[in-house]
Amino acid sequence: MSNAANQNGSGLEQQIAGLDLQDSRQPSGGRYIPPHLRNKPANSFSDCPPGNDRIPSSHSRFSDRDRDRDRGRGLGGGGSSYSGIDSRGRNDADFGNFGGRNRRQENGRDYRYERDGGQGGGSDRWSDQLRSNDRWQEQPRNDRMSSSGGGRWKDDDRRGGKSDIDWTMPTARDERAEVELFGARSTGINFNKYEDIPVDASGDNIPQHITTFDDVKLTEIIKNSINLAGYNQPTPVQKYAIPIIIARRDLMACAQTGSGKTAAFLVPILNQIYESGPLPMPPSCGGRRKQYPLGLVLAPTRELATQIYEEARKFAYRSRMRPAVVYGGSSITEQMRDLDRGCHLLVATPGRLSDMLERGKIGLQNCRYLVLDEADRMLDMGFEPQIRKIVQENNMPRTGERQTLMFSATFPEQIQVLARDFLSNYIFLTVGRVGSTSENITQKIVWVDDPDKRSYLLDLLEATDLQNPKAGAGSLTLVFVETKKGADMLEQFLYNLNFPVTSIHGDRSQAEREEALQNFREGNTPILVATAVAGRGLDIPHIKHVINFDLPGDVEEYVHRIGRTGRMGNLGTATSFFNYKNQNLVRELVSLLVEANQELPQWLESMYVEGRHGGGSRRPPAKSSSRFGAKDYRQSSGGGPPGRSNGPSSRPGYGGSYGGGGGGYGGNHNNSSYNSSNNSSNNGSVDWWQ
DNA sequence: AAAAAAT
Repeated sequence: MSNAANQNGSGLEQQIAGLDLQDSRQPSGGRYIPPHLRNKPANSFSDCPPGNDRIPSSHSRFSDRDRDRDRGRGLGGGGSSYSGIDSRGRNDADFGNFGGRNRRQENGRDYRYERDGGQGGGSDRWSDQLRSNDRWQEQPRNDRMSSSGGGRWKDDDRRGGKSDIDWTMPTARDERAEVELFGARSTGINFNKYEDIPVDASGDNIPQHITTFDDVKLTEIIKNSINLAGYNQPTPVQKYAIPIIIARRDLMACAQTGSGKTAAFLVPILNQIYESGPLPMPPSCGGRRKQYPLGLVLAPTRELATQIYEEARKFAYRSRMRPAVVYGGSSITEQMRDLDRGCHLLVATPGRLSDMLERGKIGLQNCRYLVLDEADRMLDMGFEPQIRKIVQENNMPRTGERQTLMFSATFPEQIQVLARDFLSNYIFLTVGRVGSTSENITQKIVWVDDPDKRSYLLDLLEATDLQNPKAGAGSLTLVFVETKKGADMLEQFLYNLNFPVTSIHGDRSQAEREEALQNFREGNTPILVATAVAGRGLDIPHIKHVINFDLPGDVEEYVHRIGRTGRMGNLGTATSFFNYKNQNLVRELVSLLVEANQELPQWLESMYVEGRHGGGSRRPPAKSSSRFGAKDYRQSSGGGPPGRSNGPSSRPGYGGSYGGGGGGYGGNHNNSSYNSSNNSSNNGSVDWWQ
């Protein structure tokens, strides 16, 4: 085999090389036919999928670029799943491999293996990889669940129950992949800021938490990626979750984005996957174009799915494990082609995954690890039926047979029920909020009446020295407004004053959003005016200041928004314009500020006190008190199951300090008592904030 | 009022 190709044949590079090597056309010659319908005709090997007669003859770089643009590269931190892989990553030599590698399929056997054994002259990295894999196939491993049906396919690393390779062995280094995956992202992580975050675990036989990554036995591959990623020290959620997951326990964790929870589940899951190696295809496999991932991660939004996938790619570096991501809004055919290249860990949004399952593209029989990320949000978005269908009606190993991890910012009854159904003897973990609890975000609340908002904003922006071009990416400011129209208007206002500003909201096209984010991220327009579209999940380093020009309707959204700054332990500031319209936030906002040890404006405190004792209806909107934190209901009041009447199913929860005892804040007393406090904040100078 | 998710 070609040395050069082999040298580059690490898992990641193989994945990269493979990405564009597939023809972008459909086998039928242009017209799209869903894969599940393509199986019908004329293939003598019934369990072999169609497409064996595909002989891609050309390749268009441009189409790939276009696809990338459509997919919204740049969203979600790492950009689209293909960013950096297409036009940048490859040279023409790679394309040269294309023709040769695909001329082989007439016999209808698994083309990947065939490719391997076939045209030896090709420098196809994927096939070289497999070829090198063959060396390991002589090492039998016995920790398989089942090897029935594997015999026929024993040559294929994906199928062979006995002939698989040693997945704990790192594949060759690849500097280009290293740079792409790990390079140039080192933001000075302030780990000390994480130390304050409290973690609480409950359940049976809780494994001892770790304090360093060395405290737990990890494979070389994982250790190497941890080092390359610069994760010197585990975050609090990682310290607890990693040993729990390694101990094969189910886990219900209340933790938010930004706490390091993605790595907290990827590290132990992938480590176990490397240690136990691939599984054989299930006996009644549906053809070789169907993938049987070993692990499944469900996430509510495609940005989040993309971010998890990008993280998974890091921990997949130098491994034989292939992650994949599927989500709506972008070409399903492309995603299916990507799946064809193998999928051991699948990250997905529920809708697109259901689609893939119905098409017979994915089988969950081998899925030994299930992660529900941001479970509460998925339920909020109405995904519960789909999630239940995916988990309970698709031959996934049952609760207890698989390992299941749920992450959720909150733990309302609906989530508890889901936990009861999906988890077995789980450990319950609560992680304090990053950002509020750890004090790396300075939160300022200012009283600003609506007509004064623009003027205050200008004060803030001028104080930030944004117009200095040298300020660059070091002083990004994110301004949240309530409505799309408001975003347009505010952008126009600032633009007219020559501020370097752009905006993003849901009415913008994907391309416009992407462009705006890109310009913001790079500091070309260090001011971004945004609606709630940018409130969650966006991971842009170096946002120094978040301004809530309009406060959101609930504190949960507020926490997400201010969490756009102070990422990964860096310091940030969040300034919020508050006025009588935001009364409903008082109680929770005060609790949050107190909990986060932030300064509490006197007028706000007065409102809080006033609200607790004042007239008006006694009860607050109620469920708000349980928005954050959570309690392991199994420990409370006789351990009754969720769904029974134990009183409010989710209590103020974490440390008891949050959102506490439900003092009402009625809506009827909105004038005189607050007006007095306006004065101090209404003089239009930098003195605005107490 | 806005946003997200399968066409």
